[in-house]
Amino acid sequence: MDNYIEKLNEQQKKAVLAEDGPILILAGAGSGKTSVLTSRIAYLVREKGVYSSSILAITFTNKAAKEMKARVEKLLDDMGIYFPWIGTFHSMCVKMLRMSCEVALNYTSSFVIYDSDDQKILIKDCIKELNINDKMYPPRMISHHISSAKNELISPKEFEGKYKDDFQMETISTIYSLYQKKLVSNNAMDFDDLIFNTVKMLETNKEVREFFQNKFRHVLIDEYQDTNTAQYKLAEIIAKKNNNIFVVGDDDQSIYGWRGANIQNILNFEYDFKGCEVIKLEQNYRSTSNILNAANHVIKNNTNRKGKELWTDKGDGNKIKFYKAYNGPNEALFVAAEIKKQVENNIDYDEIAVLYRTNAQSRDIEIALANKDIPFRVYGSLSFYSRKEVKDVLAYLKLILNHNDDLQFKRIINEPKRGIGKTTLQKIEQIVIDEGLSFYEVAKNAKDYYILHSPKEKLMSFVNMIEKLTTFSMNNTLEELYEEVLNVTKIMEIYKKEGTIESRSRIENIKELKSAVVSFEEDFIEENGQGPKLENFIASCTLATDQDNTKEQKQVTIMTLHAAKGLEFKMVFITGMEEGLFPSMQSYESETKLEEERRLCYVGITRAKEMLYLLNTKERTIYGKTQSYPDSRFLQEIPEQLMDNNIKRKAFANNSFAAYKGNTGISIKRGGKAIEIAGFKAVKGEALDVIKGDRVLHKKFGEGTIKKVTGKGDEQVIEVDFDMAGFKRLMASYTKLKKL
DNA sequence: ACGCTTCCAGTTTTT
DNA sequence: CTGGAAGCGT
Repeated sequence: MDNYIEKLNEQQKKAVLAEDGPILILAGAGSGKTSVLTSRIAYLVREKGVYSSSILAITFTNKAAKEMKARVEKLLDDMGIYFPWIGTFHSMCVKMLRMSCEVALNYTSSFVIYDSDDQKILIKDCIKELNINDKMYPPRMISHHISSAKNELISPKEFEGKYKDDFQMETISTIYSLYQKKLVSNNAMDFDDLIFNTVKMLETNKEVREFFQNKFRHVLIDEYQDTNTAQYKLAEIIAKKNNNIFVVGDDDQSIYGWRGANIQNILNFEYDFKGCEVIKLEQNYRSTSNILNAANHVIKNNTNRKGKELWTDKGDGNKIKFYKAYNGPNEALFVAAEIKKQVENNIDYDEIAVLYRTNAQSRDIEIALANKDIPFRVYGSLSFYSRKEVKDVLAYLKLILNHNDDLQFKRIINEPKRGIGKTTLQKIEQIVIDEGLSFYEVAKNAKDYYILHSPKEKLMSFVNMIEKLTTFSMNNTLEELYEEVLNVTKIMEIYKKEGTIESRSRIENIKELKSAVVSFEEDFIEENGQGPKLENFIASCTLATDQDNTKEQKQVTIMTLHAAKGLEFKMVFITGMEEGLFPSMQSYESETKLEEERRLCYVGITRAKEMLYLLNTKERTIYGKTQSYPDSRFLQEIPEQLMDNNIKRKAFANNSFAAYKGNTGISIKRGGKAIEIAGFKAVKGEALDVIKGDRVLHKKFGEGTIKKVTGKGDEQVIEVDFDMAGFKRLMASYTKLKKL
């Protein structure tokens, strides 16, 4: 084991070696906070004799947790088999709840977790059941209120009391109560419940509380600026006894206020935890000084902050480049061209990121990069686990686990089609309400109900199938169960028969889910010495997100500014630097919101190590409307001397519509939508041995027929008639496609 | 019961 | 402009 402490700078060392008690580390972007956290854990275990298992370290993302685990594992290599609890707030809560919720709460330890889609469906059910007008109470608005309430630890009862004379809020309160009742009867928790219920469990049950307080002698929290009230309370309860709470955060990177994060948690830490030591980490190891100065100049316009100035001993580096494009597609074109240029200068695709404020902006970028054959990956648009086919298969697994999960029952009772429609479901629902049974129980006893006379055969055969699968699940591995579900439901065959690009991608996703099952099972056995239970797998799926897939492929990263937090790239593009877009229109309503937008800008700038591009447009089309927006105020906040004026002038000169028009070639359209084939691996080289009449599949253009082949070797040109994208001439040696 | 058409609302989203 | 959901017609 190498000496991890020697590698640290003075401030970092001070943090790692700090005495027991509350400690707040204000860690600027790129100041090595993960090193500090992991070294602190190693120090506690190695030098202070703290048991690994009495340490609780909490992160916000699975990705951060994974990285921390790996680094701690290395540092504690020779320290025996015990390991600290390291994970996200949510996964740590799941672990505690599974251990103790049966004694402290009205849940069994095999409770299921509802994701935001499930949540929305359940809320809709409640609205319908209560006969409430969903135009006046849209599910989106309701879920926001419920979520905020839970983040503030407000129960349905307290909610009711709080809004006694507000008619609208009273209605919401009724929905909240029913929603919560349904969750409990389904033995389900939503994301917010995981925290809320853990706090409730610890608050109400003395034994459980003392058990965890005694167990966790040290609590460490990463990204503390993003904690909400419930998470704060959770940390406080656990740390109360030993008072060893070590938090790391950056008030300047608090960008989740709209999601309930309470920036006051970090600003008030010193008052909340008496005798607290505060250590600032201000040396940045990531960016060159021009970039860092730009970030400093932007963020200093905020008033509600602790105050910190990052510095670096790296040189000035490149100046920041600004480009004003004619419109969105033109902006994207510039990005693509610049990427091409820099890749020739030996920058890898995976060292480049294109960032934007809203997901809607990704389309132009995707099209431009695809047209220049630049490999890229879009993060966050539609996550793997929220795809329909993935949710369907998971719903089978969830129903097998818990027959009374009405939500899953309704999802799959007619998926694939079994001729059980709305009417039948309504009849069942009536019985469910009258007799207080679950949908499954009613379906199982369909023959006892006269009104279910005609669909009873279909219902009972569905139940029979689930029963058989349930038995199967008890005697077989997860992988075998997964295969069995696919077998009896025939989902794969049905998609295969469809034969569309879309169904092809669904098949790929179902296969990908299978490899998730297999690798989960392998990892679990390795870690725990025994096979996982179904509920272990389900929970890990629900808590997983797209961000976790760290596929080490060389491709450009395209994502929102929010999603970029915690990451770094040599070369960063921030697009759409326009008033009304970034900062967004809705942030104008308050200084608080504007400051959060500014922090978002700060986060964006500090992602860049060597090259930063800021872009905007003369006119932008949003929702079919074209408008002109002024330069973002954040651009004005960066001093001229940090900017590359040369480029700036050239950019304006280049701005003519003619220049843009000559550069089009925007061609991947299916009603304007880029065609994406998940999991499809196109191969460079296959385009060299096609002949006229071959059917081919192209990653972006979809399926097509070869019309003509001319030239040989590197000169070979193929002409393809794509079903969706139309006619294309392509250089065979550059084209990635697959023969069908 | 299902598929097609029309109408409407539309930030960010670590879990 | 877009995706989703409600509504209508078979």
